[in-house]
Amino acid sequence: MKKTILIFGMLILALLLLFQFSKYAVISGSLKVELIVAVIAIVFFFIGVFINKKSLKPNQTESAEINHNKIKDLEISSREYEVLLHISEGLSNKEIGEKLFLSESTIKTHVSNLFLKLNAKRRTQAVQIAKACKII
Amino acid sequence: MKKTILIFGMLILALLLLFQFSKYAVISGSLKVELIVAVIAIVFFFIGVFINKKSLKPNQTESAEINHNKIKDLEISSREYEVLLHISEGLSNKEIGEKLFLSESTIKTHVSNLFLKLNAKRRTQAVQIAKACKII
DNA sequence: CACCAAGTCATACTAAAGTACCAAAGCACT
DNA sequence: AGTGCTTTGGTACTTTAGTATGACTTGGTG
Repeated sequence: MKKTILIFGMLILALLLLFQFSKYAVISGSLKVELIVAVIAIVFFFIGVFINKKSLKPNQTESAEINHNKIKDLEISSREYEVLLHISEGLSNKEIGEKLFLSESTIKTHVSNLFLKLNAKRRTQAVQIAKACKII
Repeated sequence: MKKTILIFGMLILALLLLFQFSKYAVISGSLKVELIVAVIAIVFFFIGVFINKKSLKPNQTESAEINHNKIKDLEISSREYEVLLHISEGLSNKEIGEKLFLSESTIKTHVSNLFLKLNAKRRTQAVQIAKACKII
């Protein structure tokens, strides 16, 4: 956030300088009007491209970015989250247990708790909800 | 594609007009230099935003496109595909049956055939494989 | 017409998944 | 030292899911 403010501040400063310079140049007649207009056009064009890229980046990565706050909101513990990830990989409770060196009953407990927190009735539904919440 | 060319043609035309107008206005002194510079800056800024948006759109939708050829390769029938979509939504066999006005046993048959074709053992795994294949 | 693939449905069974309830160890915090 | 939370694990039970097999219908194709 601080970086953004700094960059925008610098941008505005540069623009003011450009503005003043163009006015001075026109009045003094040291430069052609076309050239100044062209420079301003190009500069603002790239500013437009730049700002748009900045504002679109979150949209692009949003689908792939994990919403950590949502996980906390749902009160999902770290162990439960691990289990959730393995569920989304298509593993069975037994397989998850073997991967995490836990018994199947422990996994079942975690899964049941996950369903309560995600408001799901099936593991497929849990995966769907988790993806909709951008948790996985 | 034709649309894009048309739009860009119009844009260039509009810019030339703006350019000529600004030159004329400055020479005749009917408008202040600041105003013209500001207008040009704003116009080019929005052009930058617009072009950037256009060029970024394909990148955004690329990841969501469905590979129809893959479905045919796997010999997945249309009914089976319907069932697959509902599985990915987190529905149970009974719920899918109710949605498609079919009995639960029919859904089970489709699901079993899907698992053979997708080489899956569980519905969660089937969803994961289908997503990896860009089928859903 | 005969044949085939797709779709439908049923029964019977096994294997997972999921629920409910309990219990205990470990930890951080006060 | 007590409290609350997570993590772990168990038993017992119900519900889905998944497999295997067979049967019937239908629309298109050789």
